[in-house]
Amino acid sequence: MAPPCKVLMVAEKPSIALSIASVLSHGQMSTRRGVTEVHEFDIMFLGFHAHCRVTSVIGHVFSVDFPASYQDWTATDPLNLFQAPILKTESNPKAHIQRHLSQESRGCGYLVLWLDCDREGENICFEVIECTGFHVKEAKERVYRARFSSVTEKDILKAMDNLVEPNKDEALAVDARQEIDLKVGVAFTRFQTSYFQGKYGNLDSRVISYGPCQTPTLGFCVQRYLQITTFKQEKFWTVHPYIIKNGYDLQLEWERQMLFDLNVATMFQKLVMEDGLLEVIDISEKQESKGRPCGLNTVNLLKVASSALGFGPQVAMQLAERLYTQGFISYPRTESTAYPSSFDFKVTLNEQISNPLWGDHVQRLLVEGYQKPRMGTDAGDHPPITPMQSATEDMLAKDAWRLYQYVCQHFIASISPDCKFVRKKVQFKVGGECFHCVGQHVTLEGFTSIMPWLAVNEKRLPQFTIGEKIEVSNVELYEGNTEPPDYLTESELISLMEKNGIGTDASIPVHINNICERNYVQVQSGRKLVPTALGIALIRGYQYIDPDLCLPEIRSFIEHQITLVAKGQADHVRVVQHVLQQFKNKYSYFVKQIENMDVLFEAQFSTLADSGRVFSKCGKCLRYLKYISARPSRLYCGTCEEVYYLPQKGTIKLFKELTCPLDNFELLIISMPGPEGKSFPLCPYCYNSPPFEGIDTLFGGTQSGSSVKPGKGAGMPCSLCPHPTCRHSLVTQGVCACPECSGTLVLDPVSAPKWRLNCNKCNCFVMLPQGAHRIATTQERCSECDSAIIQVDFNKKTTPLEDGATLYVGCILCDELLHSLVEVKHGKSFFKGLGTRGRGRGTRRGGFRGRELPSGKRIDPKMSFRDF
DNA sequence: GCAAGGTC
Repeated sequence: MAPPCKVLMVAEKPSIALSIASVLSHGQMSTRRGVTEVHEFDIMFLGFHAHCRVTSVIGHVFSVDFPASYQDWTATDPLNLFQAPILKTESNPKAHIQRHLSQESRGCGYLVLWLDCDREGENICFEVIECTGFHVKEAKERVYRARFSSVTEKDILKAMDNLVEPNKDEALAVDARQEIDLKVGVAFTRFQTSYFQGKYGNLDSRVISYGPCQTPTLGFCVQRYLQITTFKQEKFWTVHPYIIKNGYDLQLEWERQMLFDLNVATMFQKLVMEDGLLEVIDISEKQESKGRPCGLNTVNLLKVASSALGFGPQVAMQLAERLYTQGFISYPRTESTAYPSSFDFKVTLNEQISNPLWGDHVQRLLVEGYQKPRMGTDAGDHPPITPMQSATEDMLAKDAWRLYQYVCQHFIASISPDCKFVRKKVQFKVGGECFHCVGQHVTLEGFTSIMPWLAVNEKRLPQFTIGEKIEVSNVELYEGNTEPPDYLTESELISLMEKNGIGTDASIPVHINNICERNYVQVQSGRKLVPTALGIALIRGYQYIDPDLCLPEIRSFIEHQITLVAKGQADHVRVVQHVLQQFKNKYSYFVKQIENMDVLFEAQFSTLADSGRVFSKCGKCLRYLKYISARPSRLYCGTCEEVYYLPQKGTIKLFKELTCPLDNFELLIISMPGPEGKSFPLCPYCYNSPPFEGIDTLFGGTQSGSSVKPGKGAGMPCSLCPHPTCRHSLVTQGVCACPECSGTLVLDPVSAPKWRLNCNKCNCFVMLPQGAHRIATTQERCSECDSAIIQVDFNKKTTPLEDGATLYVGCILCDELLHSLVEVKHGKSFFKGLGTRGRGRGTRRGGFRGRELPSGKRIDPKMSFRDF
């Protein structure tokens, strides 16, 4: 008999893979760990006996970016990005999802795609197909798409019986969106950032970003701010008659509400006073009801978390995710507010029956019957967020408990009766004017007893009869001021974003966080979003130059265009080209008009010339450079009008008054934070424009100590410099190969008295004899291993040498005395892995890079710290 | 150093 055929099934996340496998195997599966879990079992598939493997990706496998040649900000005109090629690279290379899929698909004859049923899911389908290699097999007969409307047994089995083809058009729509977002966002961001950071010293944001989601999000906040600042306060007047009836002291409301003219208002007040007798002209009673909430989805949870619990969206999601993984609530990322028909309310209610706060209410619901939940919308993803296991306050941290409590309250409320109340309105006439008062009487608290903050206020009225006349006790002429709106709350912003289709439930928190991190807005008390000078200048600038750039319609425009692709009504390539051409035009116009935004910056920020403090000498003009500490920290020469970027981590000091022999700039010392942080010298000029051709590739591209790469080959500190004679270069200060990486251990010039060598590439370092007066490299080489011979001037009191001698010269690897006095640090895997790490290390060890530059000779691979 | 979208 032929071996059973094998089927690979892939879900979007591990939790769904587990659900699907549990349903299809009836719980009879074996599970093994992998990059993501793999569940295996036998089933009937297309009428055959088959062995089934169910695993998952973790969201998108790939993301798009520009090729390396476009990564250099100074060498690439952002305008060229619009036509640049793009690459798909693994989103999280460390997760090895691609390898995982490729391995698991081996030997499988069929692929079933269980990705979420939205456009992104459809796109991930094709990412998975790519990784598994099914595209080269007869894809149509071998690759199937399972379309499920919820993760329930019923829907999973139904999807299994109705397998379809994956939808290429929908996937291409996502490709289109990715390319458009990348090109537009990156082009504008690079241009703005370079332009403004090249001019101003106190922008306090490392990057002046632009994006089709984040910018309209900021736009909402600034729009409200502008409404507030341009608000013109007006005085208004209103007439309030008072009556006393059956012990009630009532203030009546005027039908005209308010007037903006004092004379006219005073006239009405007089008319009322002169008449002095109110007549009841109408009494109406209406049954009103306040509806219970639908099921809870993510966006609504975030809104409540922000407005009622004071948690920002990101914090709220972190709390929710933890509650989910601990089994206290259901999956917290969902758009749906409709419960699936199979949802078991009794089981969920039963869990809450002994809760001290709402247990009684739950018990009543179970005994008297709970309400059918309101319709809500079913987005086809996960059910609404509901409590799972019961919890008590002492089981959870304070914030988690508050969020859990809300999820429970919301769930219970959603199947509790609506709140019912009677609204009574009594209308009066006096002096020809109409007034009224309103009473409310709650007949059924319903769900508001579990969500008391939504309760309807009880307002009682005395008995009135039509035609009844009542004496006016007093007529007040109230003077008020119109008030501007308040700053936008985070909760309002979330609503606006949702309404305008900006972001998704998962990305809304990210966009809000972005505009905070970029220092465009600040979250103030009550989670109000107050724009900063930077945020305001940006939006006002767009509004002046091209308002489209910050309007929410920019997102809907993109969405609309890619929907044409998704529906198969337009060609993917042509749509992308068309949209990019429009944005390219907008970009060119924006660049041409940037001075109109710049005037707003000029008014708020100080130019580089006026920023920073006098620091070190420029090698070109010999005047002082200014150190600008605002991120990105840099030096600025006012005379040459040049900017020199610096490493963004660590503190910076002058290195004595030493200068670089190549360009005459004064040298600086960068000290990394922390007790074990290393220090290294750099020349500001060389750091930004390495003097030796090919220096950036010489060291394998990764350089230590620099998190900023402003220009081509930038980020060269002295510890990477191949200068043959300078006292601070790699060549003269390098001692031997790093035991951990392909870097070189270089003497730290300011580490005395805790002398040390630092690797110029990784975090590894070596402690040298402590307390020595002086340690220096010499030009001598060890005859055995070719390390630099070092000279140690020991302290008289602590010298290990006989007869109190202090001077000693030797190789730290081969000389027994020195060897016994040094110690490798931060070599995490160094000691453990020695025996098994032989393969591949020899070649790296042989590459005593830097040291081989002047002499050009290869070095014996045994030279290293392996003998420690 | 850049976007927005998945998910952890």
